[in-house]
Amino acid sequence: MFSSTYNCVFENKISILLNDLFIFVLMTKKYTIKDIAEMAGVSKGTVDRVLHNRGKVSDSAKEKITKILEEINFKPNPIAKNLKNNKIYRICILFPESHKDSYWVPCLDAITEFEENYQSLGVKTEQYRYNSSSPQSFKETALSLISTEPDAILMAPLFFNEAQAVSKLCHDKNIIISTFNNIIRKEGFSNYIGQDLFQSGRIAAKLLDTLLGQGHIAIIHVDEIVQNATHMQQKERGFKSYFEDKNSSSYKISTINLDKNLNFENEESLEAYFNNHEDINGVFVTTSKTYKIAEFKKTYQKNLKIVGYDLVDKNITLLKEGYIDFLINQNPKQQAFVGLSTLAEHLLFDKDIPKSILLPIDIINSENFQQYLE
Amino acid sequence: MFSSTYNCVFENKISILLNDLFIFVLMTKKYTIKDIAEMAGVSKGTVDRVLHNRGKVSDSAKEKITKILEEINFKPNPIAKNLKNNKIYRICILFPESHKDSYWVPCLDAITEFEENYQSLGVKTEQYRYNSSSPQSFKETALSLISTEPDAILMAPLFFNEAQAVSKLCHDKNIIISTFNNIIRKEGFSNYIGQDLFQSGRIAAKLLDTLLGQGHIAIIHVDEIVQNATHMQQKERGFKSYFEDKNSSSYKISTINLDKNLNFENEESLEAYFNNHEDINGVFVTTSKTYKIAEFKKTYQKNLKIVGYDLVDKNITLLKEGYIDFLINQNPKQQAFVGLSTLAEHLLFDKDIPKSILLPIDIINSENFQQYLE
DNA sequence: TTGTACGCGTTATCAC
DNA sequence: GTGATAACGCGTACAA
Repeated sequence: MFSSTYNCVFENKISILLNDLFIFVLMTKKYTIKDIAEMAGVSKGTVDRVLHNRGKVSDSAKEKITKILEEINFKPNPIAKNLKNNKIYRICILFPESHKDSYWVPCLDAITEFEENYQSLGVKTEQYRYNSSSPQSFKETALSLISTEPDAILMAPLFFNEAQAVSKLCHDKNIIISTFNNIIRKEGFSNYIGQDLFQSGRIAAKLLDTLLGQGHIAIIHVDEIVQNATHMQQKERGFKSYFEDKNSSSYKISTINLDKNLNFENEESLEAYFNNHEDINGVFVTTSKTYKIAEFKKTYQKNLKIVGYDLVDKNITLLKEGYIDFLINQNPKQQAFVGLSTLAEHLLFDKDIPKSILLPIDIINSENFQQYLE
Repeated sequence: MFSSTYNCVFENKISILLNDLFIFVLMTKKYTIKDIAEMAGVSKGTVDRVLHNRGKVSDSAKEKITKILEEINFKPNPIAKNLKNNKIYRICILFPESHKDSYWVPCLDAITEFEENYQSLGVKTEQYRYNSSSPQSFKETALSLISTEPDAILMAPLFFNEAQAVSKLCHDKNIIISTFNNIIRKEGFSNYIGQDLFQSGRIAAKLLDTLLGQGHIAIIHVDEIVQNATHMQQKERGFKSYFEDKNSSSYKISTINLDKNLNFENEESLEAYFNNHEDINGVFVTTSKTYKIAEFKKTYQKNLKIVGYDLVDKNITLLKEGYIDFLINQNPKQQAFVGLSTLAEHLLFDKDIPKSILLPIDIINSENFQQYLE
């Protein structure tokens, strides 16, 4: 009765020549390898072999199938691909305990959110926490973690040397490892998910420049031990680079290292220091301990502009009260979530893991913090 | 030989009592309804009936199954769920043409990125563009779009009344519709993906307050027609509310409406206006046309602080040059991407569509714009 | 070199 | 009220 021939197939539109009648149909069905097999006059198996370059296909068949694949820009349904995979993947996440530094609390939300999305796809997480002031604790926790042979590890490494060793060990043991929050090294065995810390320092510099116009700025590192210092150093270098680029003599910049009680190594008090340097009108605090300096400013009614880091409760309170001018949001939740998702999608869907994922660096004032807390 | 009994099942851990030996096993396999059926001693079909409340299940079976489901916190594999669904969903996205306003260009990137992720899952998009200065164009395009009966629509509605009508029509026709960038109304037929425009105005106010300390600020609306004004009005209200809350008399605030040539309705020039109001030291531009005011500032070497909107090329250039102090990023790309994804996940996985998704409002200076451009 | 049959987890349908 | 079974799209082991 009817004789029809496929005439042209592309982008889910299909033209059929039917008894001299040219019909243009908009396909509302997905193409499957079965469809392609039919079009090419071969079996599903052959299409699959072409799709995945498994060889053992005649040139003629390969050519015909390849042409059709290109015409319809076929991509196999990723959903069906891992249907068969009934394994549960274990992703272990290694990061500091929260009771010393609430900075890490949002990571727990990220883990919860991640589990809600990926649990039913067969990915589970396990938390390993370490003492943020003990390289030994980091190393031991990492080793016991590695001995459980997880499918992947996401770690926030505070200690450069130890992290290097852990990263190398995972590489040797063929365990996938990603780093977030603190970069280990540009050319390492691990990729990095987080912010550009150098640029982060430049942003702080620009903000203080905007706030002050000129003066004496103190870069303050609070309550961090030496090994932990890499990311603070990167921020400091970025900060200084801004003013070097500006090539102006309007600013004097000093660097201060304080313990958690805001004392200097030589036990000098901050109060004494500021009395000796009355020209200081701006402060850049390189960690989430910004509130400690802001409390100092509040107590002693200092005339200081303060730029610091992170949306921890105490910082937000002081930001609202006006004792902190700007915060830079390092967004640990986003970092952890993106890190976990990247690993999961690699395990599940074979998506590749980029060498580095640089997340935006948010500038926060008293009016826009709310949206970043979600 | 061995007699074993399930003793306890939870969270993929399973304890087995085997010849007086208590064994604790970590499951590495996913639970399936088949597993649950076996545990409960029923068939898969019965489990499914309980899972989806289809009734026709005996109380005893229901109780037993429910208990197991809760114990292991079972969630059906969403992947297998749509395996059967071989339909291609059509999401149409309706937004202004770009040649008048490059603000909309990033939406194209969002569409590309969306298609890369969702094409193979069976979702396609179609673009419908309208003339941003013609309500008629919006209405006609929307109607021809609706007549194609798509599965869902995502629209950026500039015109309040027309958008209301379109939204209502879709609701009557059972077409899912989402709104992004411009909110239509709090209690409408459509949900909203975008920023809190009132809060956005408050952020601009805080920034100018930080920059100036006191003075005379002009709120400038550039090149926008009356119908388009809703979002500018919301920003203006937010801006003023900040200073009302502050309850200080340090600022005077004026509102200016300009056409695209920066002339007033009465043809007065901006230059003349500023000469008559030499006390103006700050400007809040409510649209992405911020560069026009910044160019004016550059040309006439005015001493003005400028806060405006959006990372369009011209704005970024002037931001880097220092003629714009801060930009607020409305992030049209993110808005479009989140909008499309939300609709797709609803169509594919039955995820629900929240009444509103309020995205963060990014503060941009010359040092952090790069990361937001991706 | 190619085709076939089966399994994966879920759900709709049909038979009992 | 319940159980058995087919179907979905893909990958693969095995048979031809």
